[in-house]
Amino acid sequence: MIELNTLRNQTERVLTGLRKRNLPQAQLDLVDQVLNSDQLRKSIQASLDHQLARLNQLSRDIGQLMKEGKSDQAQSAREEVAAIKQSTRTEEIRLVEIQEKMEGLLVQLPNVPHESVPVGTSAEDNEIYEEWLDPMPTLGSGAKPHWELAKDYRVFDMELGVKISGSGFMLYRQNGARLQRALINFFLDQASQAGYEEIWAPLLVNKDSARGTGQLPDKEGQMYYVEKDDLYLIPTAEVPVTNMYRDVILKEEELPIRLTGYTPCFRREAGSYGAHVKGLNRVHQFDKVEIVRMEHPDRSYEALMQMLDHVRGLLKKLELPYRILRLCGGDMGFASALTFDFEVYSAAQQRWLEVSSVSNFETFQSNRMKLRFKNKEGQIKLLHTLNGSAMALARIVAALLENHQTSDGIRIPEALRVYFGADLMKPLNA
RNA sequence: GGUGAGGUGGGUGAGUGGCUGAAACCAACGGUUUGCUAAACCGUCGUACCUUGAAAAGGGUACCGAGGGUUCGAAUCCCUCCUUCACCGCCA
Repeated sequence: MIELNTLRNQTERVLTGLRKRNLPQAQLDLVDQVLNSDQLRKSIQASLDHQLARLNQLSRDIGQLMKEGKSDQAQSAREEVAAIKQSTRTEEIRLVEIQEKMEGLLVQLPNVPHESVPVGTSAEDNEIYEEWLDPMPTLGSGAKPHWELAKDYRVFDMELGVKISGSGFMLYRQNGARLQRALINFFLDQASQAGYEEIWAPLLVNKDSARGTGQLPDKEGQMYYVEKDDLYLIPTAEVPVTNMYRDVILKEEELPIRLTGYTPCFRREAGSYGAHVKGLNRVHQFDKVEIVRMEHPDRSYEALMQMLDHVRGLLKKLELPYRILRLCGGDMGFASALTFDFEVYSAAQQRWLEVSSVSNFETFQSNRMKLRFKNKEGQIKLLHTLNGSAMALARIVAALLENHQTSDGIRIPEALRVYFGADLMKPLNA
């Protein structure tokens, strides 16, 4: 949620920023509507507070008068109280209404893009920030896409997933199951070494948490919901991990907070990206190691660069060619101020696969979550939250299979061998 | 799931209807003292919103797990929910 104060004091900057997202005018108009509601809210608040102050005074008077035995004066004070109460009741209702209305409007505004975000309407307009094609695999003419390799190497089975659960659920077996475990451990170890505290989090979260990271109310339909217990299955580890610090005021010296967690991720509407892609791209449940940071506002962009370094390092260790995109305004997520996407090049499919997304949310999440810190001067301020996938397993599996296929089997990159327990993944009929 | 006891400020913990936003102690911060350390002493020490003010600072309102209710007045009484702990039952 955009900070109300920013909206009040930097209205033009906000509007200029939001225009980069290509929003319809109706959505830009929300800014004015929020500001108007805010004015109204203030005036109601002021008048209500005056009335309540009078009520408090009268109550004290009544107590005093009763002690002094002046019951007739007390009685007239009681009558005044009754009259004021009539009006405070309606004012209180109005206040709640206007606050809810304002909140309802504010919640519809996406974050203001960082100044470096390019203007644009779709993925076409994303800026290529970096390309690293060094170990570009040279595949023979027999190169196969991962869904075919999966059969040859017993990696995953779509039909079994469908049988057990339904469309969009995967079952990994043998080589695939082991590869999943290897990747999770590899990613978590790498994150730990980079100073991220490892978290093993609940997979079901309550409404407050879903609201805190912005899944509610914007993306309610994307989450699985357990009605009986009023809980949501997490769409990403970001939700439980970031919410650890909901309603917390940190000391400045406690910053930065760096967290990492592996969780399965559940999505009812399986990724809009790659809807036209076969295999591991459209699933309701996938696995991901996430990194999350809470940073001093002055240092959050520095932190974002460090996160980019981290993900870059993972891809290099996995020996995968990649590129980094700076997302344009039109392609960026609702809550983000700046997002970099990592894509791995799949030589077999001859296409780029998105494997990670790293974002700075600035105060957008912390404002909603009331995640703050107290600086050395004693002022309380919202801090910046960032997160990134490091990384999403399914797409990495696809890329590993396709890029490292050889006539003998799938070559396991050096860094992964201790985890996988072999140098080569051998085909079933070898 | 059953029974019992709780949920108060960073922590411990007082407070059973009226001047209590909340005692006391600890921690923390600022200062005095000190050759240094320790100790002692003084002071500050919740959050949000409204408002006066250039600011420093001041005034007001709300909040003692959450939400409702009783009352002129509630941390304190009543109801519902959540939650923690202990014991029992069940169980990976």
